[in-house]
Amino acid sequence: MAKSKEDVVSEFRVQSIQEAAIRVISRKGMAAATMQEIAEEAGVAKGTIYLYFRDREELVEKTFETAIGELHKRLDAALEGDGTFEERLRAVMTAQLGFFNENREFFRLYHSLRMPEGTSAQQRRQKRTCQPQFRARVDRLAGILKQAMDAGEVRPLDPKRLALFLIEGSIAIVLERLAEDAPPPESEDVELIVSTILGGIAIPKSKRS
Amino acid sequence: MAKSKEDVVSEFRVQSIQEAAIRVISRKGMAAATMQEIAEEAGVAKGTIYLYFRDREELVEKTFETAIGELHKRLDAALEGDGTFEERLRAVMTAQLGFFNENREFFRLYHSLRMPEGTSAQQRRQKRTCQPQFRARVDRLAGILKQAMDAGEVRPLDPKRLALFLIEGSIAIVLERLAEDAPPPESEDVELIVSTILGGIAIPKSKRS
DNA sequence: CGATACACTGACCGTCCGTTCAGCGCGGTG
DNA sequence: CACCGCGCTGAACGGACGGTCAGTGTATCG
Repeated sequence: MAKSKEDVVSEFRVQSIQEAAIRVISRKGMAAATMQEIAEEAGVAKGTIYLYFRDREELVEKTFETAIGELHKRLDAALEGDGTFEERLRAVMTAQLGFFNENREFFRLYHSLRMPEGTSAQQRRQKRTCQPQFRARVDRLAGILKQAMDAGEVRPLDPKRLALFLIEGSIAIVLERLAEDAPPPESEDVELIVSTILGGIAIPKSKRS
Repeated sequence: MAKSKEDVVSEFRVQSIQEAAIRVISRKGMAAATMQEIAEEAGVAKGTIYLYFRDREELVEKTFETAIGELHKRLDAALEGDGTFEERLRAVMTAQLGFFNENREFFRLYHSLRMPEGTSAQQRRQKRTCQPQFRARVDRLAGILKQAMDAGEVRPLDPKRLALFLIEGSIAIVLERLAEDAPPPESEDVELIVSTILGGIAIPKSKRS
């Protein structure tokens, strides 16, 4: 059966509310984003949100899942096919910087969810639904690193540690870019990260002038 | 004049309350830490806190300043004297991992303050008092990197970007250590970071088996 | 030992926010 | 045109939390 008219309206509302939630949470942070403001941003009454989401928790959860899915799609797309480790690393970093550059607001949502707030019950639930998303991302990169190590392209090191180091380090640079008035071109920062990780920053003693 | 008895009692109270605040904020996060719970943790009534701090904001601010000062002292101590860049880098990383390992609770406070929560007015104030502390840390490391670049020990790259990348990357590893039941010895993770940053992770084509 | 000072207490107040629900308007139907 | 169903509304409710202050206990002093 095709979508009924009700379904279309319903989907539209759900989407409007989620988009509003992303914008408000991005502006105010997870804790300070109120249902009232999300409703206003979506152009509906506060009560309407509760017709589509059981409570605030479900709204945040569903919204986050939708949004993070988008990011993961982008990163996976960047990794399609295969190439040298260097190529793949550069592709992932470019995709990540690009995504956050285009979705500045979403970046703050991403961060708000990183460190859970609220009562311990809320925290537990948030952890259950959001942590796996982060884990998946770390594991994905760790897998690629492992592959490169097996292929002899990369030194054998703890892949999970390295993945964490890379992801968080690059996120710090994204944050800095967002705070800058005129950030350097993306490619420049990608190059900084890729060359640092691959070749390190030290100048070998033999080559010093 | 020496400290009067009142001063001693007063200092003791201020300290108890700040220590309680650190513990509660570490457990619950910045937004969910209530004055009531901080008071209970400190073994005083809620009203008592307001005899020593104007309001919640001042309590958080002063507490953070005290706590972060401790960390900076440790990191500065690790940098005293001079040595090669590698030695100094290793010293800083060792000090940081050690500090957070001994002060696991403080680590979450540190993170809660990283991404401000609350109304925009609160955010602005928090930013004003806390951001400079982080900036100081980044700038400190950036200075050391710059020095090493001028000395020809390190490739010329944007020192600020590198400092951010290093600090956040290593913090990710600290976070992972805190979550692990039996983390590897600190020195192992320090070595991972130092060797990755200095020499990179790639195996040069000429050396591949 | 009674009076005074004062640190401390915790019930109380105002505010804010998530959640509810009685009612409103509007499109569809007979 | 009258009636009905239903998506939507927003005032009202309840609970939580920051902040207050009249009252209490205790140490100190004359």
